[in-house]
Amino acid sequence: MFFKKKQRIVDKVSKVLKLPVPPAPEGETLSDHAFRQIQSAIVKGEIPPGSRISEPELVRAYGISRGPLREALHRLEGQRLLVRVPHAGVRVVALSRQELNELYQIRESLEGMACRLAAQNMTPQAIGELRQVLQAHERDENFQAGRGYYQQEGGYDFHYRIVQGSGNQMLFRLLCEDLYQLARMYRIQYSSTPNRPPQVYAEHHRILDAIADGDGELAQLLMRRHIRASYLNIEREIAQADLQRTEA
Amino acid sequence: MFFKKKQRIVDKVSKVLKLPVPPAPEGETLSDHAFRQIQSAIVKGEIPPGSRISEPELVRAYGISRGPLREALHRLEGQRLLVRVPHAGVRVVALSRQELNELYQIRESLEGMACRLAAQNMTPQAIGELRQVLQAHERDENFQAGRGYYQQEGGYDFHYRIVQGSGNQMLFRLLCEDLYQLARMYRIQYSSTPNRPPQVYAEHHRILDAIADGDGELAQLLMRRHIRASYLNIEREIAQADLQRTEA
DNA sequence: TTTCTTGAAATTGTCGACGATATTGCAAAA
DNA sequence: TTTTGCAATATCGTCGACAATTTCAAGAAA
Repeated sequence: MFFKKKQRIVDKVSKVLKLPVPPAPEGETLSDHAFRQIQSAIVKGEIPPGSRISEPELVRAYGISRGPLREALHRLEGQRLLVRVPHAGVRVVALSRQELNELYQIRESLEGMACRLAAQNMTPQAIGELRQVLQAHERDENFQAGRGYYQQEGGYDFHYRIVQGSGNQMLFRLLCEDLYQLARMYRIQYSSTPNRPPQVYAEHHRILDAIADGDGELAQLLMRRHIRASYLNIEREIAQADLQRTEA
Repeated sequence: MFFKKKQRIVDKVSKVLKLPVPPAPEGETLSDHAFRQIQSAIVKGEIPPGSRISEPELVRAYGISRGPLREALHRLEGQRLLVRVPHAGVRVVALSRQELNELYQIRESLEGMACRLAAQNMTPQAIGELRQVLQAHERDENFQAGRGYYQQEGGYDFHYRIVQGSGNQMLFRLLCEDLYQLARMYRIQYSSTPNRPPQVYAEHHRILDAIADGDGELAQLLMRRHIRASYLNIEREIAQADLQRTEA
C-alpha cells in the first residue's frame, strides 16, 4: 500500500526462475516474504543446489529493492541454506552424498529419541488423529502414485506429528524447521519416485502401534530402522542415477 | 580503508554495552564483523537474554550504518539467537528452564551418537592429543577455579574434540556452532561456578578410555550419563538461585 | 596458439534519507 | 487515583545511490 511497487519485468524473470507469480504479501514484511519464498524455492529445488544466487535477478523477480532481499539472504545464510563468499556472492548449499549420510545419521538419532518421548507423552487423542492421517494417506491417490509426498507442508506428515508428539519444542524446531528441509531438498533433487509407498505404511503403523502401547524402546528401535531403510532406498537411487549419468 | 569511519560516540556506548572497543575488522565485511561481535556478546551474556536489541544503539556502538547491522541481525535471527517481531524490534532469545531441559535431551542423544562414532573413527593420534588436552586442563588453575571454562573457544574443549572425532561434519556444525552456544548462554546466565571440576575430569577420562578401546556402546552410555549429570547440576543451581531470589 | 596483462562491466558492500509503524508521555475524563 | 485518548517521539522497514571488489573479455606478448 506504500512505496510504488514496480512489477515491470516480472514476467521476464518468472520465465527464468519459473516463479509463476510471487503472490503479494499482506501485513508481512517484504524481507519476511522474500525469505519464505526463496526458502521454499530452494527446498523445492526450483533454484538448483550449488547454483549462484544473483541479487539483481531476485530483485527483479520479486520487485523489491536490495535491502530487504539481502536481509532475507542473510537469514537464509544463518539457516545454512546459503553459503556466502565475501565479495563473490552467495550460492545454494551443495549437498554431497557424504552429507546426506550424515544427515540421516542425525535424523536416526533424533527421531529415535522423538519416538521414545512420544510413547510417553502423546495423548490417546493425538494417537487416534495420527492414525486417521495415516489412513487418509493410504487412500490418497497422490500418495499411492508416490508424487505429492513432499509437497505437503508439515502437519499431515507422519514424522512431523511424531516429533510434535514428543513434546520437545526445541527438537521440533530443529528437526522440522531445519533438518527436514535439507532432507526434502535431497529427495527432490535425486529421486523422482520418492519412497517405496507400500512398505512405509506398514512401518508407520508398526511405529504408531508401539507408541500406542507406551513402548518407547520399541518405538525408538522401529523408527531408527525406518529411517535407515529410507536412507538406503535413497542412496540406492542416487547410485543408480549416477551410474546412468556416467554411462551416457 | 574506505568510507569515513565515524567513531564519534563509541566511548559513550561502550560504557553502556561494556564493549571495550570493538576491534577493527580487516578484510572482513562489516556485516560479518557485526555478526560475530553480537553473537559473541549474546553468548557471553553481555547482552542479557530476553532484552530488546536497539538498532540505533548498536549502530552507534559499532560505528556502522544500519544496513550491515540489520543484515547481521537477520543472520542471527536465522540462527535462532534473536527473535523478531515485525515493526517492534528484535529481542535476544529468552531461555526457559523447560527449554534448557529440552536442549540437554538433544545433546544427550547427539553427543551419545558422536561418542559411538568417535570410538570407531578417531585415530590413535587424535586420542593421544585429546588425552593431553585433558591433562592440560587439570593442570590449569583457571580450570581448577572453575572460571574460564566457557571463555575458551572450541578446540580445547573435550566435547568439541569428541564431536570432531566422530567424523560427522554436519553433526559438528549442528552441535558446536549452534547448540553449544545456547548451552553456554545458559551456563553463563545461571551458574557462577560452572561445573563440578573434580568429577568431570574422571568422567572425561572414562569416556576417552572407552573410545580408545573402540567400545562405542560404552562410550555412548558414559557420555549420555555425563551430560545428564551436567544437566542435573545446572538444574540444581538454577533451582537454588530461584529460591534465593524469591526469598529476597 | 597460449598465456599474461589490463581495463571495462557487472555485482557486492555500504550509506543516508524517507515513509510507516509502534511506543511513550501527557492531559483529560471517570 | 486510575484509566482512556491523543499527540509527539523514537524506531523500524524500505529505497536509491555510490564506493569497492571481483569477473570477464579483449588485446598484447611469448
